[in-house]
Amino acid sequence: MSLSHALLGLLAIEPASGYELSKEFERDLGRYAWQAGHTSVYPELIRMTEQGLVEVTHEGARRSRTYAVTDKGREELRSWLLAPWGQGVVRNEQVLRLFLLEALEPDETVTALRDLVEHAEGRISELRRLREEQDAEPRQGRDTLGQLAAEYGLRQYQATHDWALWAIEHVNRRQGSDSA
Amino acid sequence: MSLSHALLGLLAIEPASGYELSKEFERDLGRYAWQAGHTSVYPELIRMTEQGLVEVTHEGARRSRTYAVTDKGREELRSWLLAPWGQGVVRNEQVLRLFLLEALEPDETVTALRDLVEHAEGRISELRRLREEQDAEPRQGRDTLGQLAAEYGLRQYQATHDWALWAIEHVNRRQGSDSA
DNA sequence: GCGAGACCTGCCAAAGATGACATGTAAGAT
DNA sequence: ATCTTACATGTCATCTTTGGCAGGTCTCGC
Repeated sequence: MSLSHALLGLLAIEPASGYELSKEFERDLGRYAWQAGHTSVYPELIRMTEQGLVEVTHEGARRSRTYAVTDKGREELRSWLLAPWGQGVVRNEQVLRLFLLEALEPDETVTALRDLVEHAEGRISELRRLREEQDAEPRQGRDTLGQLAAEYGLRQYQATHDWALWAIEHVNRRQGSDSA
Repeated sequence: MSLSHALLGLLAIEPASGYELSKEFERDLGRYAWQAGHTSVYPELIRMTEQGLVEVTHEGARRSRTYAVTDKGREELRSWLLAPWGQGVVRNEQVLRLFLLEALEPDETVTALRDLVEHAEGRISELRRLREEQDAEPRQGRDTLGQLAAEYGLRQYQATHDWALWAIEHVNRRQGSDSA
């Protein structure tokens, strides 16, 4: 399961409470990579503690527990990150929609593609801003995307954007030659 | 739920049996966009029939039932395809790994990135081949990715590939200046 | 004729995810 | 003092997904 790997990764960067981890999934991590509610996170942390992947290092105010990765957990994370690419389960609603877009009428396909262009532009300027903030004051820790991840997102959305423009042309050409 | 939308989309392109639909999820659709086993597909088709989204148009040999989209189903598909982008649940193991890659030691990060470069190269040549086949003999129907989807995949993997090369440089630079 | 393999559908237990509901604590504002 | 809000953790019913098991049908080659 990938939720445990997400938690291991976050805790490897910096120890945190279940509450803090849950918040992460509402930020960039959840927006771009992996979602999870607190009702999944807390039980999962308990399971992982039982398996010796993480441990409670501190109990603070309001019953809060700070977790940290154990050596075993760090090893598990390492082997997951170094495993061959392209193995896991693929379930991407965005890409599914692109696959099925051609089930629409050509003019509606174009409408959807134009919306996508706008959406991608929004994400691109969002990520550009983020990158500039990072360049200005490089931070440590988890409160912001890593530089690698931000750059990745930027390039993906740029590719999506350019593709959508190409696709609009493509559909228009096809439609034009049909009616010619 | 997106499984129903995937099925609606496939059936909108061409009516099919549960068996044929299941096979789709083992091909490009399942590789790139959405996975599902036959044990999900059959019950879902029954649910969708009850909801009036699809109907059985033909019963053939070996108890096979051919499904087709109803008007209601077509309308549901249409509104899903035209809905605003960036709404659905994000759960992408690939991207999650990229987010957490920096939890590794720099030299291991580079190892993982090099693997990713190779992986992306494999996918790119796969998709290029597919595109050439499509250009040679344009097909109808669902037995191959649409041209739009193939081009999309190609551009995404190209972006991933270029990013990974950039990221290797980035990590090396950072490591170099640390030890300088 | 017979066996292998593709075709075609299904059940069921277990695991995982979602959303409603519940509970209590500390800090800061008015 | 009181109230609101963020902090912090949890239960439970429901739904979805997965993987193992099961069973019958048609075709084709030998």
